[in-house]
Amino acid sequence: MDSGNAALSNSEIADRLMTLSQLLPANKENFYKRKAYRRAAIQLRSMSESIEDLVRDNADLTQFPGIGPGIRNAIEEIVRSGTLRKLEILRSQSPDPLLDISRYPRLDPKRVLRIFKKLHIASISSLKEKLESGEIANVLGLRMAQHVQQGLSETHALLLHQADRLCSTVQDFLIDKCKVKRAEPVGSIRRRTELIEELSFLIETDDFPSIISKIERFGGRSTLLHSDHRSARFALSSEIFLDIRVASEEDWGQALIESTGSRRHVRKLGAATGGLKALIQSKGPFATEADFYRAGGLAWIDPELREGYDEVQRAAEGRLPVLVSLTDLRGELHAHTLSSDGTASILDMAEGAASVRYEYIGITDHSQSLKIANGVPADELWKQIRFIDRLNEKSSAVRILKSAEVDILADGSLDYPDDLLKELDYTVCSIHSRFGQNKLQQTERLLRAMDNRYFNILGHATGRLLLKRPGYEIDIERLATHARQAGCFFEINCSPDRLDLSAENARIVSAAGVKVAISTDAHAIGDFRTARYGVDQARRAGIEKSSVLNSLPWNSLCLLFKR
DNA sequence: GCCGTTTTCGGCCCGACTGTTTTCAGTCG
Repeated sequence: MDSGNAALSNSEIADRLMTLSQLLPANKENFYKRKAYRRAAIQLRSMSESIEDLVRDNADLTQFPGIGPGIRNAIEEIVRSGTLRKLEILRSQSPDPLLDISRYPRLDPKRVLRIFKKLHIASISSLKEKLESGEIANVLGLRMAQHVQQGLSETHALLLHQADRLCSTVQDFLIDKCKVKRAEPVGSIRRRTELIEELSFLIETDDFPSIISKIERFGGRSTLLHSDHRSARFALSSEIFLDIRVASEEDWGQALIESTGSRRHVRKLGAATGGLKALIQSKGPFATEADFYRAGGLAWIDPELREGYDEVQRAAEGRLPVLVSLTDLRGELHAHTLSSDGTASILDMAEGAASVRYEYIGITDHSQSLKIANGVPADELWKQIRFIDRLNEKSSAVRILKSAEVDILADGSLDYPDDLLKELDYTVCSIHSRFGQNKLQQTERLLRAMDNRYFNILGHATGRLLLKRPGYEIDIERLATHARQAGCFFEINCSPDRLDLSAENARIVSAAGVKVAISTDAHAIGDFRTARYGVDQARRAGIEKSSVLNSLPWNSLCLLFKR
């Protein structure tokens, strides 16, 4: 244990690497160098071990991904001297505006400098003013304004799949290093929300003060923000919060209930049971959640539903949905191959699907207009159709479905002629261009597309990329109604940075009586793993197996695709 | 600067389209 000087947290070391990456000249040969520093910084933030301790113990830092000899030396220099000569030199050479920008690692210096020039400003504080006044959006466009907004935002949310990784790291730390008897994730990560701003754990321990001091060493140093005898809140190097709450074996169940649901949910639970405290006093304590629900006269509520909509009332009336689960999926309806921008052949993808016990896989390579993704020209798709027919004749373990991810063009027409679309088993139709159209334009574009009788599933309906880019606006109610009438379906795209439909939109679509496909949009065999994230969102939307297209065997599913 | 079941050097998408343009940088998967 170090004494005297405060230890450098992983976060502080990562900050220096990140700043270095921001200040490196933006020419082409340095592009990958900048990326390397950035990647290494992200790696450091995700670690539970103290980098400083590792350096002092002469551990080999190059064992960690993204850290090679160059960055190892830089880290060692930072730990030993508290600074980095290379960084100091860059700092002394950089103009003030760039130094100012480099405090915000999410901002792209090049773009921000352009804004500075254009609006005749030279500091982040002016940038904030111009953002709030709407001037950036007006003069440089919405996209640029969005970039600045994201870059300046103080929230440091993680995507659910990143949070999952951090969550297991923390859980291992609590169990292996802190020796707690039990540690269970609660809060938003247990509800499977798409973005996570704080990790919450319920733990069982006899010595909470010593656990707190151990967690303060997590990731080099974690700042204790608050604590009392039963709970504590930390700021982690990963830039999100960690909430810890202590419970005992006897009251574990009620503590799970109280710390898993959203505030609104817990309030509604109280109202439905005549007050949580009163219920606990009269019939508690509750060691399991099941005990609690039984005593409260409620059916078990799945964590994904504990948001405070109508789930408590439905639990009281015994009308909760039986949510779809990962094992209900019988096939994949959205997968790319080497024919467009995937990384595996059709056959490899089919084998991958077989290895996760799928009955079918739809091959949905990009259509001809999407040049960047190597979209398949019409004549090539004709060949691919015949090729897949021959593969299926050889009776593989998995039925390969002939399909395409067909671009919805600016005017709502589809990117292949009808005589070709007709030959496909079904289509996934998506927007990949002209994101700038307004809500009415996008909605009518999609409505027109749905009017094509070969339109089956709307892929990633809003085009959002979480933490990167908001989707274009659509009138989801109108589209859901139209889909219902026209016999079209929606996709829940499982890609962890899309999760599009959102749970909110999936709820609306489902309420309109429209089925959804839970699709991974796989570009590699390993991507089938992400199916769980789509299932999570479907469950948050209250979707049952019967509303999921790919829970059906192909001989039933194919009937739904005939219009 | 990192990385390797084609590589210890030469890669790390790419390329047509759009508009934040007024001639080049950002964007889409």
